[in-house]
Amino acid sequence: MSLEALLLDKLNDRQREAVTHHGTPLLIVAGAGSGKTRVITHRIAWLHLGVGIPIRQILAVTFTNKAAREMRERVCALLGVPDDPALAISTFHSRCAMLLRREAEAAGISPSFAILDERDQKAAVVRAMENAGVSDRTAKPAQVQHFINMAKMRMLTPTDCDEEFADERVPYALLYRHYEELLEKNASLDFEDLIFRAVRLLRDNGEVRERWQRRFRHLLVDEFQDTNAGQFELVKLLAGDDPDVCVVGDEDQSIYSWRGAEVTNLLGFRETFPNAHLVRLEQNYRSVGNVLKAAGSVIARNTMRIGKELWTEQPEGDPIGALVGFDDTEEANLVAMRLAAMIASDGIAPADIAVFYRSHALARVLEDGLRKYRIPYRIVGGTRFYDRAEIKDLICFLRLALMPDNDLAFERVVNVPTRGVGPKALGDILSRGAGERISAFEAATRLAAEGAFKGKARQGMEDFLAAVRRWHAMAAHATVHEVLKAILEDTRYETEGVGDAKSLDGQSRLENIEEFKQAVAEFEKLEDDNRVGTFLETLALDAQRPDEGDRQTVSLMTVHNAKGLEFDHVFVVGLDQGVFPNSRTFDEPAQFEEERRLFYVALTRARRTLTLCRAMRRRREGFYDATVPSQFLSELDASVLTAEARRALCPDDKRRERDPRGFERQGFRAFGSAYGRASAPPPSRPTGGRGALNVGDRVRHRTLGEGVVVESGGRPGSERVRVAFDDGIEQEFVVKFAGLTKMEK
DNA sequence: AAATCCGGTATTTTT
DNA sequence: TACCGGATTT
Repeated sequence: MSLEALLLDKLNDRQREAVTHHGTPLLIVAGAGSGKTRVITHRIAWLHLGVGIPIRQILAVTFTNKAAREMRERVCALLGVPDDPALAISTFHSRCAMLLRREAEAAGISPSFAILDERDQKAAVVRAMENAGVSDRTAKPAQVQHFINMAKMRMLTPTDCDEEFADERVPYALLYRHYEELLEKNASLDFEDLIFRAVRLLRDNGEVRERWQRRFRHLLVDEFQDTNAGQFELVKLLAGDDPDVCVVGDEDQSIYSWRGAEVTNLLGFRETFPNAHLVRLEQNYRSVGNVLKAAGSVIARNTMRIGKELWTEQPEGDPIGALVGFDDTEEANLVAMRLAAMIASDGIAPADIAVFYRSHALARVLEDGLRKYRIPYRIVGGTRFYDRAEIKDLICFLRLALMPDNDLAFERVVNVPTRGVGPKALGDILSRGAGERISAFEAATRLAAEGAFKGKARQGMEDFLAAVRRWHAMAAHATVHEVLKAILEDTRYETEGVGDAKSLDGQSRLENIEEFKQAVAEFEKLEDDNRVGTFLETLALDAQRPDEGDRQTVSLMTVHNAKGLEFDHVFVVGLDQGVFPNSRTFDEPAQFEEERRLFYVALTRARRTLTLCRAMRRRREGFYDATVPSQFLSELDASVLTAEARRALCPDDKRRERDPRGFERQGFRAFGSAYGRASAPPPSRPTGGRGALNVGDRVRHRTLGEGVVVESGGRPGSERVRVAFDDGIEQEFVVKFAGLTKMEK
């Protein structure tokens, strides 16, 4: 078989163009289900086999590790090799970690750095705030963390922030600076650092830059609409002056702007690379006609698009169905009943069905319903395995074994399991460390030698310090499981660290530890470098929950988690105004459009059937609220719905037919805040027990003092107010929980 | 040091 | 309501 036949057969003209174009930068705008993955993998294979480019010169970047693994497998299959270590397919973060590891000296960082995940980072932020003497009443750690991450994505150093954010009520620049200091002291990098450091290195060091530009002559970035400013900068730096860059993206599937992704990277790509060639992939191979029509009719309302029209040669398929429950419990039951019927009567495999929701909170009722009808299901995403306390403990022990001077790890586990080191002893250690500018481990060693620890802490500390020294010696040569075994034995973690082993919690903790051992074994089977450092890096960069395999289950997940997947039969639940679209997006048109894209992503996952679900009243924050159908439902082209669905989802359908504009106007008023405050109805007044609170009212809070109501709103039953306190702090409350006292003016 | 209470909060989340 | 984290009690 010829190469052409192998790589280009069964591709349409656009796809062929995207695979074979080369010589100038290439922008592929790929609609949902347009065979994007196929194009990318074939392009890599083509560059290598067809154009004759050495495989090690091609760098492909994906959004997740899972996507990278899959792409790697497919490319290997096309190339006809079991696996090629020279294949550079990975995420931005892994690639940067690799680059920095190799160039640590030039980048001015420790060659063995720890990578902090989100939770480690939060702990570091809390510490930084303490060090800076900023109370968490001035700013929430999460808020500061977000600021720092956004600053790094935008490639701003603390010094850059000094001026730009000088007027903020929260001293962000100062906190950022303290945070950076802390990380440096602990030889740690956070996720954003990996990108930012690599950018700075390549930007500031010509020799290194040229070396990497030569190394990767051909760049390929998938999910380009989800890249942030720093990542794009990295692409530009690696591309150099004679770029062979290919980016693939879909502006209609940009759903991560809230964490820094900039669609403008995609929309403005041809301004950065003026001679870039654009290929649009608009033929959809995934969905039946009705699904595609439904999705298209909704997304057409967005303004921020390159614009494309997906089409398909597939049959129309079934019209879009609907399920409307009296309340959320009934909604879940209806879904479960329908699933039971599909599985039992229609012979549909559970694995071909997925249920999507806007937020995890909606999963619980659904689970109850599915259990009641004995539908096998699994939740994709959710709380991550490596976030579990006991797992984090073990990771910190390992980190300490690798780098005893890492204070963040030391603090976490110095008293785990409890060995008498309370707040007092820890305080002594930390202040000694700060005073003599040494690590906590070193400070504790000195204090122990001086006999500073009393009572239970004395023996406890001595044992602990000796153990850390022993693990550290081991970590240099021993494998991960050997070190872990020593840790578990020395600390008696499994007997003393998990609490009551007979309790439900203790049970699950022990199970988690077993699973962690399993993960270690898995790692050692795959990698040829079994040392602790490599293991920890892999963990930080690829925190995928150990795969549950392809069990025969219905998949439940948030829409965000569903991106990139496809199922024969898709249910979307919780389609109520305020839930999906989420009410927090109403004030910002840009955010609201992202919400619509999210809905678009949900719809375009379906291959064959789509069922949209809602409830007439829903428990939220503990109380039942009457709901209004999601605005997105009324945006659907009504011709794709079953008659029943039309009646059920759009109670105002008659009016709509008579006077579409009248309906729009009504929608405008009811959900109008999406289009700006002016048209929004006045927020309902709180009707709490002690009289309503209005803007301008003076109130007293038990702990926060006195202030003025500056905003009021929320739904009946859970009215909210925003209060500006006299000391400058602003805080939002749910009125009935807050215990605010109204004061006479 | 563990058990309990209380207040505050309430999207989406990969790397 | 339900969860978490911090404070307070035992």
